[in-house]
Amino acid sequence: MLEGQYLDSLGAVPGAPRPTEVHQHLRGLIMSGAIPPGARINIDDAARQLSVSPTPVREALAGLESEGLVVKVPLRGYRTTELLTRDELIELYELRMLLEPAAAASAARRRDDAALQAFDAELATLNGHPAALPAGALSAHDERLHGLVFDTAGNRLISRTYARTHCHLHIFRLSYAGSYGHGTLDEHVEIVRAIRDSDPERAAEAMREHLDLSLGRVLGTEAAAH
Amino acid sequence: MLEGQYLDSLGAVPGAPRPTEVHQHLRGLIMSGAIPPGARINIDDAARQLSVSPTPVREALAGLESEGLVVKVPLRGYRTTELLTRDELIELYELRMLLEPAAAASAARRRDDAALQAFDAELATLNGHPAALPAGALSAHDERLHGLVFDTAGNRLISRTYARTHCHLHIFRLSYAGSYGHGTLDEHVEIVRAIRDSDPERAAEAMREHLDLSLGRVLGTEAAAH
DNA sequence: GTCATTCGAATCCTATAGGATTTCCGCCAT
DNA sequence: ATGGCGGAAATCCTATAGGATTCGAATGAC
Repeated sequence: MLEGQYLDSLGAVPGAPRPTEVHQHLRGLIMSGAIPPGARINIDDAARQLSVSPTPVREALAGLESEGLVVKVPLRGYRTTELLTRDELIELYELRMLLEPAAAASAARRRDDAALQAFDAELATLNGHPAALPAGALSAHDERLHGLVFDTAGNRLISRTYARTHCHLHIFRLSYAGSYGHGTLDEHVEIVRAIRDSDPERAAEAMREHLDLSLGRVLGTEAAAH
Repeated sequence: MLEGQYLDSLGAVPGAPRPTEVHQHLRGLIMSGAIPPGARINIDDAARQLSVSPTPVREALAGLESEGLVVKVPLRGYRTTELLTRDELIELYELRMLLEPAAAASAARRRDDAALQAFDAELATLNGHPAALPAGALSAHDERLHGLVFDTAGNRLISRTYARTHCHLHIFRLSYAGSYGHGTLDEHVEIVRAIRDSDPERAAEAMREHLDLSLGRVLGTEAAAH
């Protein structure tokens, strides 16, 4: 339905590639929770609010559908993807458990000065604020840190593969705020420490433990909400 | 440029969901090699040959772009994705090595009568033909069998994740025919045998060995073509 | 002979209009 | 009062037309 508060900050350059912008814009709206899961998306309304014609919007939605962020019912319009069920959440963590420990180990093998500096910088962003962070800060930090692990691991195909599915977890966590406990940061520190020490086995183990605890936290909040 | 031999077998039912059909049609053309890697796709020509207007074609291409089958240069049109480089091929097999042994182990744990029957039926399709198979038969068999392993493993998220990247390997093998040796079938039999025996560890090991040998075969043909 | 420049054709991109389908609401019968 | 039915509004879907941009070839200069 598009609340109507999102500026139409495009349209200045007529020749600019608008479909890409519309795509990114809609993606941001979904990822930020502005368009809640399961909500219908009216093509004409969206086009009006973005000051474009329905055609680019339709094109962007087709792309988002292949990314799994929206679903299309042939003659009934588009809807955002429903929230992950408990089973789907467990499946997602099974996938993470396959990819991320291996990525952490690879990162420990391949890490260089630039990578370590990036890790330190990322950890420093939350170091001074032990608690009472703005909403979503921990979520964003978590996403960035895991992204750094994949980047350092050096397999771009795996990185993209993971990023494609990670967005669903992101949306899930937005809906059930508080899926992060105090342990999250400590576990991150432990992973980074193992990577800095070039200890692949310890990095993989730290990542496994982090994922295990993370799944417990997420399932806990889901059960509480239920 | 679309050779022009692909019939417009759609258009009978006006209300039918055509974008989906166009999407599947184009995907088939790319996956079958009818549109070679790196070729340009003219929207108007494609629309004419499919007897639809450019709009649904554009919509389908936007979806294919998110799947990684085509790339879009903003004001220069669409092109099919280039063939995998040697490094990308190795990255793909790294991903397979993470997902498929685990899937084989899971399949060995969860296999039931229906799954075993499906495996037998798949192996039987090539049993009578030891050699001199029609081109692409081995490739199709390989794809189906690995898909069966994932289906039996029971994690649909991982299945889709893999299917999304597998298509690139498929295209690669079409370009370098002969990436399958005599060993392929024997290795498949070994994997299925371990799954039938409910031996997860052996299934994973058989899959690892199969992937290792498969990578060697693929890299060999690539080196020979070079 | 080679390079830069200009002109033309082809192509992409967006907007608008019309047809087809679904959905929702009021109405009637039971 | 409840369930079935008919019509109108809303929405999706496709086609067509026009503007903007890019690519290729021909022309001219050095």
